[in-house]
This record gives sequence, C-alpha cells and structure tokens, in this order.
Amino acid sequence: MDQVAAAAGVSRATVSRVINNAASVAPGIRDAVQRAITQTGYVPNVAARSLVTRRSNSVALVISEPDRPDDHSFLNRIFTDPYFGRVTAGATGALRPHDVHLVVVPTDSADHHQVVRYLRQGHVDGVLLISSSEHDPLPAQVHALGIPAVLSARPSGPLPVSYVDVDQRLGARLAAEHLLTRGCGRLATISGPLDIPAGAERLDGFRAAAGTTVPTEIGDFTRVGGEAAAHRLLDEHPDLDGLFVASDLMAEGALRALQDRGRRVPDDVAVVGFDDSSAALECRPPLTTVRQPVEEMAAEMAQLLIAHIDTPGRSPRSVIFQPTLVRRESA
Amino acid sequence: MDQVAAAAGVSRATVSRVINNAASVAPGIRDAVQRAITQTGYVPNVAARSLVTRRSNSVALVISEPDRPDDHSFLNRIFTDPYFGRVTAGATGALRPHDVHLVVVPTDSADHHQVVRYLRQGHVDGVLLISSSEHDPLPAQVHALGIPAVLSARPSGPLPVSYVDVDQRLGARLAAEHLLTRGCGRLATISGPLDIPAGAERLDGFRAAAGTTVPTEIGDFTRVGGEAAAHRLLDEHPDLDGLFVASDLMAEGALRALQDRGRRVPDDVAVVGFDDSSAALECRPPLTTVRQPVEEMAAEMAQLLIAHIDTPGRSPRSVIFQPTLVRRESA
DNA sequence: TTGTAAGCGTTATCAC
DNA sequence: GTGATAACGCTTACAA
Repeated sequence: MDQVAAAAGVSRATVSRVINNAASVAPGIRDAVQRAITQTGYVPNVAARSLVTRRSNSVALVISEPDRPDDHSFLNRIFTDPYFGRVTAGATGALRPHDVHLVVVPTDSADHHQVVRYLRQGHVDGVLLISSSEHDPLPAQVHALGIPAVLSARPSGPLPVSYVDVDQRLGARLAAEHLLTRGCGRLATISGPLDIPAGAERLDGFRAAAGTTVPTEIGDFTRVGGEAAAHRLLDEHPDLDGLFVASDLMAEGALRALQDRGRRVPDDVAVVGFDDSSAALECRPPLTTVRQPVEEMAAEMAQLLIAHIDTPGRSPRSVIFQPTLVRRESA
Repeated sequence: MDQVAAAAGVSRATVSRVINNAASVAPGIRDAVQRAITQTGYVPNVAARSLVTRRSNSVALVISEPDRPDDHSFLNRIFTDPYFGRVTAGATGALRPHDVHLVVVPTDSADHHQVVRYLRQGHVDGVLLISSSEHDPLPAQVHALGIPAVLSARPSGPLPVSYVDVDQRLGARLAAEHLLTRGCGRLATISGPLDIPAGAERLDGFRAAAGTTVPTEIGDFTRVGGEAAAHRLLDEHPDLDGLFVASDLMAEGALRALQDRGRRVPDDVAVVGFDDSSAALECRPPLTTVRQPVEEMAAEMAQLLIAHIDTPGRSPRSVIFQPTLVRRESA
C-alpha cells in the first residue's frame, strides 16, 4: 500500500479512500491512484482490513442435523441431499453480488461447541442456519451469541430471530385436495420424522384435509426410509389408492416399493411428493409434487442476513413462501 | 486479552503463549491463565491473529466449470451433482481435524478474475481446485499466484502442481472386460465430453479393451444427456447388447431410454456405469459400475493441501487411485 | 480534499 | 520462563 501511495504521490489514507471509493477524492488523484494500483498489482490484505472494520465479508451456512443412530456418513448424506444442494445454490447466488462468501459448516450435536467457537471468533459476519430438529439447541445458542442469523424455519421456541419458511400445512393440503379431486378414496401418507417441524406440520396439514384417521407411516426423509415405510403401509392397507409422501426423496423410494408390489402408478395408486427437488423428475413416473421454492427461499435468507448485518438493530421478521402443486404423471 | 492477562496477573505475551500452547510456560501460570480465559469468556480475534501469522485457517474449494451454452442454472447443477457433493463431504471431513474451514467458490469462466482476486486477497491459505475442462486457464492462473493448490486431476499442461486422480483408463478397461466376460458381443459406449480429460480418457481406455470401432455417442455427464445419447445409439445400433456409460448420472438416463424402448437390462442390454455415486443405487436395476473413491480422493487432496501449506517448499506430487468394479444387477 | 496519526488484537523478537 | 515492545496492513477521526 505504501508502494501505491508513493507511486501515486499521495498518502496511504488517500489510497484507502480510493479503494473504498469514499466520497471525497479529486478525480485526478483518484485516477492517479487507480493507475498506481494496477501498476503495482496491489491487493488489499483482508486480515488487516477486517481487523479494523470488524467485517469478514463472509457468512457461514451452518447445517445442523440431529444425530441419528447408525449414521456413519453424516457428511455424505448432507452434501448429496438435493435439498441442501438447492439451499447452497440459492444462498451462493444471492450472496455473490454482495461479494460475500459462504463457509459451509455441517454439524451434528457432537460438535456444536466447535461451531459456536468458530462463530465467536469472528470468522463470519453472520449465519444462515439450517436446522430441522425441533430440539436443536443451536438456534438459541447462536442467537445468544448476538451474531446476525437467519433460520430456515420457524424456531421451536419463541426466539426473536428472522426466518424463512414455506407454508407446510398449505402444501400438504394442496396434496390432499389433489388426491381427493382425482377421486382417490383411500388415502394414506408417509410423513417425515415428527420431531422435525416440517414433518409434523405436513402431516397435520394433510390430516386436516384428508381426515384425521388416514393411515400414516413415519419415514426419515431418505429414499430407503420411504421405501420401507411404503412397504409397511401396503402390508397394513393393501387397498390404498392415494399416497402423499412428505418428501420427493421418500416418494422415490415409495414408488419403488409400489412397483415391486406390482402396483401401477398412478392407475392403482396415485402418489404426490413434496419439495419438487430434482428427484421428482428422476422418478418413474415423474412425480406430481408440492413445490417448495428452495433456491428462492435460500436467496431470501441471504438477503435478510445481509440486511441484518448492515443494519444491526433491525427487527427480525419472517418470510413465508407459498407452495404450489406441480402436476406430473404420478397423480 | 488484556482482561485475561490482568485476571491471571501475567502479560499478554504469556496469555498468547498459553493459547498457542507454546513450549515454555510454567504449569502453575498456565492453569491460572486457563482459568482466567474461561472466567472472562475470552475468544481470540481471528483477524488480528491472521494479520500477523498470515494464516486464515481456511481453504477454498473452487469448482470451475466451462460455460456451456443454454446453461442458466450453473449453481444448481453444481450443488446438486452428487459428484461434487461427495468431493465436498470428503474434503470437509479431512479438513475438520485440522480446524480448517472450507469456503465453497463455484465459478464459470465469466468470473475467473473474481476468484483470482479473492485468492490474492489472502482470504484462504490454499485452494482445492476442481476443474474438469482441458482448456480451463484457472489452474495455471492459480499456480501463477503462488498460493498452495491441489488439483482434482492431472493438469492439461505441464504444471508443477500436486493433483489427485483416478486411473481413468483402467476403470474403463474394467468395464469393457466385464462386459466382454459376460458374453456381450456388440458393445457400445456413451462417453463424456471429449474436451474433459476424464471423458477422453475413459473413452480411450474402453476402446483400447473393446476395440477402436465401438459405436460411440458423446454425452455431457448429465442425466438427460445420457438419455438422449442412448436414444441416438439405439437408433443407429438397435442390436447392441453391452453398454458402457462414462458416468452413473448418464447411465441413469440411458437406463430410462432402454426401458422406454422395451429393452430389458441386463438381459437384452448389459449396462456398466462409472463413479459409483448414489445414483448407481437409485437406478433400476441397480447399476454395475466402476467405483471411484471420490470421498477418499477429496480427503487426500485436502491432506496434500495441508501439507503444502505447512511446508512451503514441498515438491508437488500426484496420487492416483485405482478404480474397482462394483457388480450389481445391470451387468 | 488531503495528510497525520492513532488504533484494531494478535504474535514474535528480544532482553531480562 | 516471562515481559516489554515492535510489527502486521489497514481504516478513520481529526487537523490542516
């Protein structure tokens, strides 16, 4: 920086002003400095800068998952899950224009304290927190840290924190109504884990529209979980003709189970998924599903976070997206 | 930090020593400082630290993709591709014990300079560079920067840089031999783009074992691309009975095409994929495929990078993994 | 509009 | 073994 200042014949302060294009710099000087910068190939040192500005220009994407027993491939599951992929894509895209970078921090409860320490150290200016479990203490911990944060769903306790969510119940109702309209008379559903709000709410919404007694099996939001749940459902209720599965991934598994048992979809059993992830298109037949605009939601989270970072006292708010039904061939 | 020093009745220097557990500190003092630290809830400021140590304790995972025309969802494709997911998982896992974090930086050629600027600013200590295209200038640019880097494949030019790769030709040969052994007499293949070394090498290896005249269609490593290529192949060679597809994703598409045309797999046509990604298990029938230990490879990349960061002059080396054939039902 | 100078919170080099 | 003290490279009052 001193080099640049010397080359341009000005002080370091002025160079700094040019770099941060501060209001008052004489056009002539500004050009001279710019030239000097390109000439010397000067690049500001971010550590020095953030030491004084207290900004790192990066945010963390914390993906917090509860420990599930027999889960030896936590990282793998996270990073190959299309849902998280869409979140990452949406957030990255929204952050890029602000020149803010994303640090991806997966965590299970075993190393929550590591994450907290990381955040406290000031590595990042804020947190995008993806937490599904209702009992996850991390949202509260992060909030207690006082670091700007945005959640991917309504916090389970009353936490004054911004969040983005989709109207889960409405989505489930859309699915129920579609199956009903289609003429299905014996509905059933495969839900997500009930300790995950999204799981419970979708089941709730479906039952509100389809009847509180619809046969239900609980899945785990994975493909194989969906397949197993479908088999259990078919064992108990071989005559079902309409199935709502609370995620596309599970629906893909369910489709497999149905096929294995010789049920034609949608002729014998109509199936509706949830998410509209890429999995929905990979299914045979392509899945009718409740679309959740995940990328847009993640982008909104990023926007909110930036806003919170830029204006510290900003009051938290929630943005709820409306799901829509995407009709394809499975129902 | 001054607080801690005061509370422990020592100097800041000693506190620093305790934190970085330097050799010489009297046990008594050390404990006192530790107590003071927990008491005051002190957390070191990373910016200040990296300003002097010139280390950020984070590395970038740069995913460089060539621009493909009509590609409006670059980010989405990247982040939902199971291959990149596995890479991220493997790298994250290997970095974690070193307390090094991962900044994910996707880039197409439009913003290479942004990436270069980012790297020059010293945000990260090193780069894990995933670059598939042969003509990608980024590896050379990164190398010119002098920042530690590890590539995910042999650089196209002679660049003194460490890289990790799988023996692509061997993998393709494994596939060919399996099909041949199985008794297939009319082989064909769907390759990846030939400007991507992995694409060219797999084709090469397959032809070396199966004959240089095997019918070939070029895909683009996507599901739909594989499906289209399979249709073209079947149009031209309706009698083929053995198919090597250069990625599982494309194989999934090919399986679909075969099904649509009433070909049974593996009875009418045996299919072998490449990668052993999660897609291989989602296929119907499950895919026989050439396994690439992507997570391990990514972990190795991370290890190499850490080594290069820790010992600056370290000479570059390459680590080549052996692929293996995973037999499932499609061949 | 520009320059001077005082930090920002660490680590590292010395003496002691 | 421990404590001053000088960097590290930048931003930002405050003065001019």
